[in-house]
Amino acid sequence: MTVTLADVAARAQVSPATVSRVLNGNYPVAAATRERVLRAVDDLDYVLNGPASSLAAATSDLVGILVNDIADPFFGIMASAVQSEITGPGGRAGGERMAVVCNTGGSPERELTYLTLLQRQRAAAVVVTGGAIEDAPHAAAIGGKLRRLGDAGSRVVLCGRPPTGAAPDAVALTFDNRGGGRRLTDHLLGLGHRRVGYIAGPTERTTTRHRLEGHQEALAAAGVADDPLLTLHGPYDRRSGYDATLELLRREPRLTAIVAANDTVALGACAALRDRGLSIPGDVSVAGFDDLPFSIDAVPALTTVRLPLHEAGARAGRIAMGREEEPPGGIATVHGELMVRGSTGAPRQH
Amino acid sequence: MTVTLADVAARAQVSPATVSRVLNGNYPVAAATRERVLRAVDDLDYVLNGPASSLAAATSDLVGILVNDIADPFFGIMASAVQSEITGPGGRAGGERMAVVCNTGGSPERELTYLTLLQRQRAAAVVVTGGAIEDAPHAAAIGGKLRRLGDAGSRVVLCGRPPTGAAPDAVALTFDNRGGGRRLTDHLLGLGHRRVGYIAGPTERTTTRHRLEGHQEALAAAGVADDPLLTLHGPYDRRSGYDATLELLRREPRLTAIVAANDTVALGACAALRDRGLSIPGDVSVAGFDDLPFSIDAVPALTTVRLPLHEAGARAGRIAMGREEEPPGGIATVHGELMVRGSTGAPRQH
DNA sequence: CGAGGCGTAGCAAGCGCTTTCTACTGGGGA
DNA sequence: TCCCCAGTAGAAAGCGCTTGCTACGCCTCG
Repeated sequence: MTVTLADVAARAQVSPATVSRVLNGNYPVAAATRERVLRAVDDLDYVLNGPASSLAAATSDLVGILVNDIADPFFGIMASAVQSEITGPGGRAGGERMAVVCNTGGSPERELTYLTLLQRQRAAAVVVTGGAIEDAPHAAAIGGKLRRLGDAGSRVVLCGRPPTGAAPDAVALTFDNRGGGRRLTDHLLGLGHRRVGYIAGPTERTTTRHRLEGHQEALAAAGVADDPLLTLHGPYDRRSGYDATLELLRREPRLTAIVAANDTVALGACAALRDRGLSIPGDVSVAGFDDLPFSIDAVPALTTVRLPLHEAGARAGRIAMGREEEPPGGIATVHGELMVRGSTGAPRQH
Repeated sequence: MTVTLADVAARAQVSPATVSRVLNGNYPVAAATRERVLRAVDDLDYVLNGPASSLAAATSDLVGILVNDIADPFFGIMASAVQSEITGPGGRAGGERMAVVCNTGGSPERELTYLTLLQRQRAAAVVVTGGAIEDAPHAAAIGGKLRRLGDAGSRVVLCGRPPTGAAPDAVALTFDNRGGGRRLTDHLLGLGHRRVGYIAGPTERTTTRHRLEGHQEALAAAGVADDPLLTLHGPYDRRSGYDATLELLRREPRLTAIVAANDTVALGACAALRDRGLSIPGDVSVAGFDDLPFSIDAVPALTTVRLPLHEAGARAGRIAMGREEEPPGGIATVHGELMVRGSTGAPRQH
């Protein structure tokens, strides 16, 4: 049957306790004994029983990463960065921790389910990425869950999500979506655009609201009226950008610029414009958000706001592992950088 | 302190055994008793201890997914698909299984480490994606590990990787990389191209070799000499495509087409051509592989081979959960579909 | 020469759950 | 009326590991 610690102990002629200590390396063991034990481990092809070990030690080496959609590079990049920092010393046997990437699909129910699952596994840490749902009951439920996770000893880090009042000891690395949105629209207004369409993300999400608010702030500051007909909501996908662009064109033929909720949506917008025979930025300028890797390969290259996804994820990972100090107050704002490229230009003259 | 089964039992005035049975739902419990137990669970905010439960039951609800790079949509899409099928009935408490996505970075050492970690956790199943390393010792080590995982009760599914002799009971869903490569180059040759550059992936990987072999097969079938100077190797990234394209142009100014190892590499190639002032496909045709979502948004849209990543991942997930029959012989080949788009055309006339 | 330490190793008590086996009920058939 | 069985609940034995405490040398210092 399966080899247990006791088998190894027997073969090495030591007690199980000694084997455990050799494996965990947190207690002095004579070199000769250690050798003998390690050889026995090797001979028997022994693999530690994780659950048993977690139970006895009341800790686990699982780190949960919650993402909306792992197929979206926005989340993939963050998840990858978190994971790259998850490993390393300070841990238990092997020093390796496992990252559990959980796909919530943006649904608060699934988010809650996964948090419970992670709590069940006594996860060492949990990193929650992506914007939050702005629904009071859900927010409270998730906040409560996060607090309980924290109480149970898991370190909780929010990455790209505003802090939750309900989970005071969770560290939050928040993206400056509002500021980014503001700068993007400022840029377009500066070029002379006045009729700017906005393709927002799904309603009820903090990310969507903040980016949109930045846009509106810029309009207000420039004294440009915010025509509600020029703002459309939809999911964060290409299709939404495509459809919304056609709709915007229908509503406002004099449109000279489109700001999209993110780069993927922007690509959809570009496709729609091309299909309509409009040139970018000659007829209509387009801007995205996030600066995902493919944005630079769009033709023309996409003007967008670069979010340091990798850096933010890595930092979240380090904080989750206790390898980096928490920001003061447990909150840090991560700023985006405006990347002006070919997809935006001065509006055509009438 | 933390609430345990016993606490719930006490509050519901039943034995711990009964609580366990209510939670697992695999033993008759009178409705009234169940009610009482569930209320107690709710009142106390009880969360099952995963490690303890896994230890006692000798199973776990973890499913491992090994990927080379989670930030790459190629893997993100598959991981997402696997995960979408991982959930559901047939499982234990809650019926929810957790997908553990492990980033190996393509390194066999990390691959091995993660497999050990999964073995440690007594994973219910393991899905390994991406091509294999063609290094005998490593292949043997990984094969052996997979076999032992299988012996220990984990279901093992390879997705997009050729079967391993060392792990006979692992199911393999293999991509027809050779056939896809063949069709892609056939298409180019059919258009009249004769000087075709090939930007391959890293050496020593099955994916790289198979795609390249398909290309060479097509050349041979058409009686076109395979000039070794026109094949370059590099990583699966944009940079590699960019650099290799410049090098190809240097080596062979009469080049009229470039086949890239995958879409990302192809995008790099396009960027290099644009920077050189060459038009696509007027001066040089470009083709990719995989048909990742952004490929259609390239300008011109990329000719490529569509791999049904989502379908394959979903199928792998279902097989891993025992919800779909294994293919005969444990091996199935997944074919790609040639997507002819704007980036390829007839070569310019000299 | 004896006492106190230090360096190692073992004992044994759990960690919180699952599950087998046993026990108790009430109802129906002989 | 008695027995047996179906239905339900409990007792208790682990699952394989960690770790506090104890034990045993042997060395060094007084």
